[in-house]
Amino acid sequence: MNTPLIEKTCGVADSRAVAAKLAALSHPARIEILRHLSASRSCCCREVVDHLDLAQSTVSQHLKILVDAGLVRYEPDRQRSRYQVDGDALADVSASLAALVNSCCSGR
Amino acid sequence: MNTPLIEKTCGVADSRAVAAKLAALSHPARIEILRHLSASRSCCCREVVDHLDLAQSTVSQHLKILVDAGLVRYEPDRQRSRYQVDGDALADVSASLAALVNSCCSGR
DNA sequence: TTCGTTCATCGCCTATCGCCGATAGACGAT
DNA sequence: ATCGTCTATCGGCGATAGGCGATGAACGAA
Repeated sequence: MNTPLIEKTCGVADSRAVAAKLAALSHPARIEILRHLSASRSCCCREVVDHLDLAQSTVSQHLKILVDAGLVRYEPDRQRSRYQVDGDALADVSASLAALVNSCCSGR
Repeated sequence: MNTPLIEKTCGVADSRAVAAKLAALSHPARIEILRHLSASRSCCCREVVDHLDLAQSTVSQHLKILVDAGLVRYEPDRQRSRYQVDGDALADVSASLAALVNSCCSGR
């Protein structure tokens, strides 16, 4: 909820990292998935499929992208799969963007 | 700097809009461009080219993407072009992401 | 065992991205 | 008028994204 440490470095590597996280968020379906995951507790792939009107394989790939980006946690549970939003990671991304925006607007 | 109105709708159209803005930000070169634009006052295309080690046409396209997304203002000035960060629009994106993250973490 | 369900992965296809060089328009300077 | 500079845009290229159906593994139920 708060920017823990205001980074002044702003290197190119930083840009890459931030861009990668934002890329994972830059698709309507993935944002919808995040919303659904946070709203419901069950979080299995099938449920997201029913909610989203996309093929199961497509949803699975979107989920994988979110997991690879570190924004969603994955845990296999019997034949089901359990996906859960990583609130801390999500907050980090938001904080990174806020820091970028802040540094862009400070000298204005 | 503050979320003007906390939106509770969270519709799919909303997801599209947010995703589009984030997509414009999800490239290292464009983030670097934003940083450079905010750091310097001049903001002509050539300067960004010198700073970024990319072809002029490529930089021009990145700038166009940022302008189309509404994150950078464009104003032709003689034979130069003037690009300037739209701080308010950038703040809006940051606020939108923060709202999304907040809604995802509230029920936890 | 056999069937049904759930899921991740593979292969394929199309559309878009990201990059570049080339080009043409606009404009200041000579 | 001519030259040099700065831009935006076009066309082409390879790589990636995003979609789908099919498939096989895993597992519970009958």
